[in-house]
Amino acid sequence: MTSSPFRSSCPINLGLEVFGDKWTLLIIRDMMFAGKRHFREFLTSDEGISTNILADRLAMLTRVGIVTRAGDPSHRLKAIYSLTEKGIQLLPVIAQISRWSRSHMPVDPTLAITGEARDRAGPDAVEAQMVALRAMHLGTGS
Amino acid sequence: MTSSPFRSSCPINLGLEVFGDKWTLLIIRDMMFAGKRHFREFLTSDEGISTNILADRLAMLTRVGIVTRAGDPSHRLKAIYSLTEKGIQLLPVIAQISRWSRSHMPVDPTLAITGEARDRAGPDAVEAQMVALRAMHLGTGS
DNA sequence: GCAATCGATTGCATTTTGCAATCATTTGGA
DNA sequence: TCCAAATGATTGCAAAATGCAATCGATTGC
Repeated sequence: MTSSPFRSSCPINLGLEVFGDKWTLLIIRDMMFAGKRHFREFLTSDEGISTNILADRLAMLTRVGIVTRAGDPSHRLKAIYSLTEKGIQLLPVIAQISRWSRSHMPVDPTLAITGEARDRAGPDAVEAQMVALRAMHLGTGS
Repeated sequence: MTSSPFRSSCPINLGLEVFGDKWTLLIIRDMMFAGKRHFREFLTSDEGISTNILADRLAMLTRVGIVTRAGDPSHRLKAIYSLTEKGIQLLPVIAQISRWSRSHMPVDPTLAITGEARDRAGPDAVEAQMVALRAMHLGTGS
């Protein structure tokens, strides 16, 4: 009766149970680097996510508190997805994946520019970008 | 005829195409933190990977150059799996996932100790552990 | 010999994914 | 007012991946 929904409570495993698939982090990436906030926008990325997978992942991300969903004040049909602090703190994970791939995989040089600049700017660059994401996705603050 | 085997050449995506699943990084984790090198050892982890998935992932990791396979000199049947430099450099990714989970998921405190100690020790701790992994997995060096 | 152990494969039911078509609702313009 | 376009999804269905147990041939240790 008291069985956990997780395979184990290891930190690595718990992360993988949330974003250990081929699509979830790409959605977060698009919110962070491409400023995407609407359902249709995520469909335009190069990898070509399909609508059912996207809907499923957005619902999951909302359920686990990485993303929030709100109605667009100007278009009643439109939904606006925002990152929570929990989601913004995935940036260091994504930055580290980027670093590994740029060292070991055949990345497109154009798509590597953002990550290279972040690395050149030093360790504070990730923090700075998280500050910017908070301004965009969390309340305006005073 | 010249189509890429990848969905895109984005750094984030290329990383996910290699380790974007629920099992691959757990195998790497076990090699890094539990010192596991033999097929049977990986089967004893809490998450309970099955033999066909394990065989599939070990073959894939070998194929992409994250792991090498060698025969055990003392037991002809035994295979010894080692991390390559490409594999060792996944430690920063794993450390970052651990950090996120320890902040945002219900991790087992006992299993969090290693990561907490690494964080307390400062940024050099990851580098130091990579040095140790090189000593264990790459040639002895002179 | 012979049981135990090695890495790995097979068979099969279940689940997840990929892909296209479609949905009901709302918006914007004529 | 009407109607096409756009919104966030859902559905149907084939294909692929996964989970699980049984099993494989080869080798080791006794």
